[in-house]
Amino acid sequence: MRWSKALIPTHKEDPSDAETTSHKLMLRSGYIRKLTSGVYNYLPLGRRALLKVEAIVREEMDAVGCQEILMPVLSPSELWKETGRWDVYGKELWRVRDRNSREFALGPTHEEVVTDIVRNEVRSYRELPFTLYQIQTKFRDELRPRFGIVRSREFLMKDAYSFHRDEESLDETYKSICDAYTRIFERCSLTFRPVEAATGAIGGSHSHEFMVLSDTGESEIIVCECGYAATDERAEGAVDPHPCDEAPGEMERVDTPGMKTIEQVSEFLGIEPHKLVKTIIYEADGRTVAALVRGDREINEAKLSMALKADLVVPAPPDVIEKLTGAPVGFAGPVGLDGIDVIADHTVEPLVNVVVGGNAQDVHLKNVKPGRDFKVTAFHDIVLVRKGDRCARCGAELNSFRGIEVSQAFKLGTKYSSGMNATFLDEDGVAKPFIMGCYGLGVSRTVAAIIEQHNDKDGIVWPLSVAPFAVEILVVSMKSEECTTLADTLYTDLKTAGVEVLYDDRDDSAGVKFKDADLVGMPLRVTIGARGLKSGVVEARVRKTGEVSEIPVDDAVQGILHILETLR
RNA sequence: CGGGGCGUGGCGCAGCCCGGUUAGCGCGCCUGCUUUGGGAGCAGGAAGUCGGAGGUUCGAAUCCUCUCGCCCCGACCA
Repeated sequence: MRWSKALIPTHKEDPSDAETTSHKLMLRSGYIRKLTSGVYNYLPLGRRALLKVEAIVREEMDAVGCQEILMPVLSPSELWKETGRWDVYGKELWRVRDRNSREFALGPTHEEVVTDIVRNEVRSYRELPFTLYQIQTKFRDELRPRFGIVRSREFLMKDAYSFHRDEESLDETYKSICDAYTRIFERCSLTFRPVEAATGAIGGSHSHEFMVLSDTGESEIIVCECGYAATDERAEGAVDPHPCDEAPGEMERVDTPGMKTIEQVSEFLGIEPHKLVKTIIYEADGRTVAALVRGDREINEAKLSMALKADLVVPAPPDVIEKLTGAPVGFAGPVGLDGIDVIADHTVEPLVNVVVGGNAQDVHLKNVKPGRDFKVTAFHDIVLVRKGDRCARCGAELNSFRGIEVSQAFKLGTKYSSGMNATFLDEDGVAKPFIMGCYGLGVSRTVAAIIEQHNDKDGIVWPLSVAPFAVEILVVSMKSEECTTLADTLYTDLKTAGVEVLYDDRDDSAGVKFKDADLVGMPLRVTIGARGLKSGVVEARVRKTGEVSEIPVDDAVQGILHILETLR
């Protein structure tokens, strides 16, 4: 591609509305442009990077025997109502109507659609197992799109769905696809880590996420030196108890005007946060419950929903809280909270003389003792594990990292097949629901993750495997006919040799071109200038290392191919 | 949805508080000449309904009301 004819609008300055490195760089280097919040145009370089990642994903999926299909973006609401997700998925599901007011969803994921295909077409266990996948634009009306294409409302995703006769078969495919994911991310030169994950809204029994390690990641992962790694939602760990051997005192009412948060109450009363108990009111599948955790800790809603055996657990809206506690949000407590279940974390059990909300405005209670002053329906592990807690497996201290979630795999079991009456006839003549797995991989997000990990102060530093072009030819001055003739020839010869080349043939000053070359980040830059030609060489510079080699003009193609080989 | 911030040529910003002629600056863009090894120089030039609507005023980018859009924090979330 000749730069002079290409749409590669680079900018000298950072855009004002970008925060993260990858977002800034993709905008500055002319890879993407925002159309509206969370919706992006991919310009030529961005499109090429996306296609590179897509090709790797396709190769590895095909290599483990998956079959590519293409399902529609548009799917009728009836299908979503069959599984209940029309209601459960919430506002994130992008809904549209046709001219007859019939409702549709813009697909955020395709369990329903693929299950519909399979229930219509597959009858016998003899046809199992198999995996279908697609690479397609997905829509999610995110509450808060951010970080450019890391979290956008329209994005490119590879989603795969496997169908099985039994769990063993699912386990096998699950593993082979996780292995394929490992190869995909290795080929993208990413530093990543598969971690155990909570199952969330998609459902199912077992899940892993692949996390690209990055400080700008939105996810927190908990890791242990023993090899254990999980998302913070999923992580199990032992929280160090704060021993409490004081003699229990009399429960006492204290005024705490305007003190709503743990920090405020703690500071106001001069009592450490771990001697407070936090009471959060939730709605679990419509049922109101109170969840209790030690004041210095957070509640893990995923664990809470498992403890409650509920599908959907959300913090109760303020009006529900006010009606229940008789106080504004911030003063809820378990004492006298009759009629609803009170679930407490194990860390609450041994405490004495704690402070809790008083269920009245500007009132807390102190010297409260669980079990004596209020009843706990059940103790569960509902605390959010964090750095410094003890590994549940080996007891070592846990560490934490930030990560960008680039893929997630689920063992769905029969959640969708039973809900949609998708069955096959097994060997014993009995109709059974398909056992399913699903495997998502964010293609556009992966592109952003690669840039997040591969950049320097001058711009993007593409790994060769996903670079839009392998080589950029840079002609120092377009006024020198000797240089442009050589560059034209080299451009043609490299293309003939199968090398993807970006040829900066713009009549701009050398400085501009060097800066732009660094910014757009192709792995190898070949500079053609009068200086080198004097001694009959062109200069090849590796973007990543800055390493420069002089290649004789006569041997340029071979020399470049050789260097590219070392970059593989 | 709650909190905060921002909308002024293509990009980045100033001006607004304290209303007053032709709305500035840097970059970019166009023309010409000179340049070309790390964001060139000189000369000339084009380009802005100051996000939109309404209001106050002799007069609004500036003050008021409403509205739309964008960003950040939170809540929420494959």
